[in-house]
Amino acid sequence: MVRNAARPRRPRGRPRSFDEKRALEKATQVFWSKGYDGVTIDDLVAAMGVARPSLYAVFGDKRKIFVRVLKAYAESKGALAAKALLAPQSLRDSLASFLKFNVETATEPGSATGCLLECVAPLVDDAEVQQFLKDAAAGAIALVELRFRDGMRAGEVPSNFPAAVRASQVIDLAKGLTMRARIGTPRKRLLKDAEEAADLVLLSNVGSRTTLNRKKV
Amino acid sequence: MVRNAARPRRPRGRPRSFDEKRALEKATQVFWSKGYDGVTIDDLVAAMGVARPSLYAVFGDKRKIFVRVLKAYAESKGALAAKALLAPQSLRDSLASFLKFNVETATEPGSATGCLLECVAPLVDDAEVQQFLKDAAAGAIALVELRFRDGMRAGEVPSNFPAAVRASQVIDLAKGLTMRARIGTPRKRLLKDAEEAADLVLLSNVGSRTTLNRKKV
DNA sequence: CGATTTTCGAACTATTCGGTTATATATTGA
DNA sequence: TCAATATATAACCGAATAGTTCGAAAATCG
Repeated sequence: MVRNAARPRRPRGRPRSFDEKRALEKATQVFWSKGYDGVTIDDLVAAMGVARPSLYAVFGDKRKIFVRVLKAYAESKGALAAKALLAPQSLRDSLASFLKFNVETATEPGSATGCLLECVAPLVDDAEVQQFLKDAAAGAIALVELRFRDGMRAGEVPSNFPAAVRASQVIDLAKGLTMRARIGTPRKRLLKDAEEAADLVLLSNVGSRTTLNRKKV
Repeated sequence: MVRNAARPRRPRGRPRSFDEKRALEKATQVFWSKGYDGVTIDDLVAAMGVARPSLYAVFGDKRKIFVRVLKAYAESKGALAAKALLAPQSLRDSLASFLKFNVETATEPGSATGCLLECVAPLVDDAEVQQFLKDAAAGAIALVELRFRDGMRAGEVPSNFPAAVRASQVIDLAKGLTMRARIGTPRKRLLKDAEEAADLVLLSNVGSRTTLNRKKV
C-alpha cells in the first residue's frame, strides 16, 4: 500500500543516461548561441548527452525540440519578469527592475547575448512558433499594463495616465535594450539605460510640451 | 577620340545575362525572407538570375554576397532615414517621420516583414558583419542626437534636454516597433505607436514626476 | 572569317545532414 | 536465471549542399 503510493516506481528497462530537464536546458543554450537553422542534430546530441535514436524517441525532431525549449524558456523567464515587475515596490522601481532583469538575462556572462525569444525564435519559419511569440508579446504588454493600473489606483501616476500605450512602449524599449545587448553594448551601459527608460515612461504629459511641438488636433 | 572617351566600350566576351545591381537587390529579398543560414546557393542562383559559376566569380561566396547586400541595404535605408529625420519640419514631426519610415519599410507589403539589419544580420556569426552592425547602430543614434541638438538650438526643446539619452531611446523604440512588425502587428497600429513614441521622447521632465516616483539621489 | 575573351549551362565530387535500423547493454520482474 | 523492456552505440542511407570543372555559346577584335 504505502510503497506503491509513495515511491515512484522505477521504469522497467535500461535507465536513461540523461536527465530530461537538464537536456532541455542544454538544448536551450545551443539554440540560443547558434540560432535555429545553425543547429544540427549532432550539435543537440553532443550538448544534451542524449543518444541520437533516444533523441528522436523522447523529444522528436528539431522543430519539436525547439518548441519545447522555447516554451520552457518563456515560462521561466516570464515568471521571473513578473516577479520583478510585481514585487512590492514603487512603480518606478518595478519598471526599472523589469527592464534591468531583461538586460541581465540578455548579457549573462558565459551565455549567448540577447534573447531566445527576440533574437532566435522570430526567424523560425513555423506557424506554432510565430503564434506563440505573438501570445508571449501580448502577455508581456498586458503584464506591464496591469502594473501601471495598480500604480494609477495607488496614485503613483495621474488617473489619466495612458497605461496601454505606455505598456507597449516599455516592451519596445526592452526589446531595444535586448537588441543592443546582442550587438555587444556593455551591460553597464544597458543597465543605466534601463533606469532611464523607466524614468521616461513615467513622465507626465501635462504641460510638458512646448508650443512648437504640440501635436495638431 | 570622341568615341573612346564618351562611349563606355562594351567588354569583350559574352555579355552577362544579369544586371549586377538588380541581382543584389534580389539577393536582399532572399536573405530578408529566409534569413542567412536558411539561404542556399541555389536560392541565390535562382533569384539573382546569375549562373552558378558566375556567382562565385563575380560575387564570391555566400558570406561575401551577404556583406555586400547588407552594406547596400544599410546605405540605402540610412539615406532615406536621414532624409526623413532632417527634412525641414518640426522636431516632433521629424521624429515621427523617422519612426514611421522604419515602420513602413518593416511592413512593406509583398516583402518580408521586419528588417535585414535587425532581424537577420544580428544572427550572422561573422566578425565583419557584427562590427558593421555596431557602427550602423552608433550612426543611427548619432543622427537622431544631431536632430535633437538642432531642436535645442531652435528652442523646440529646453536647453537642458538630454539629447544623447533620448536619441538612444528613439532607436530602442524603433527597434521595438520593427520587432513587433516581424511578429505580425498590423502596420496601422505600428504607425500610431510611432507617433506615440515621437511624443513620448519629447516629454519634458520638469515637474512632471510625482513625489512617489521621484528618483532617489 | 577565325582567334580571343567572357559568360552560360550542366554535370560532377566530396561533404554534411536528417532520420532510421540493427545490435549490444542495462535494468526490472518472475 | 531467464524473459521482457527500454536505452545506448554505431553504422547506414538517401537527400541536400558548397564549390569546381568543362565544354558550349555569345560577343569583340583583327
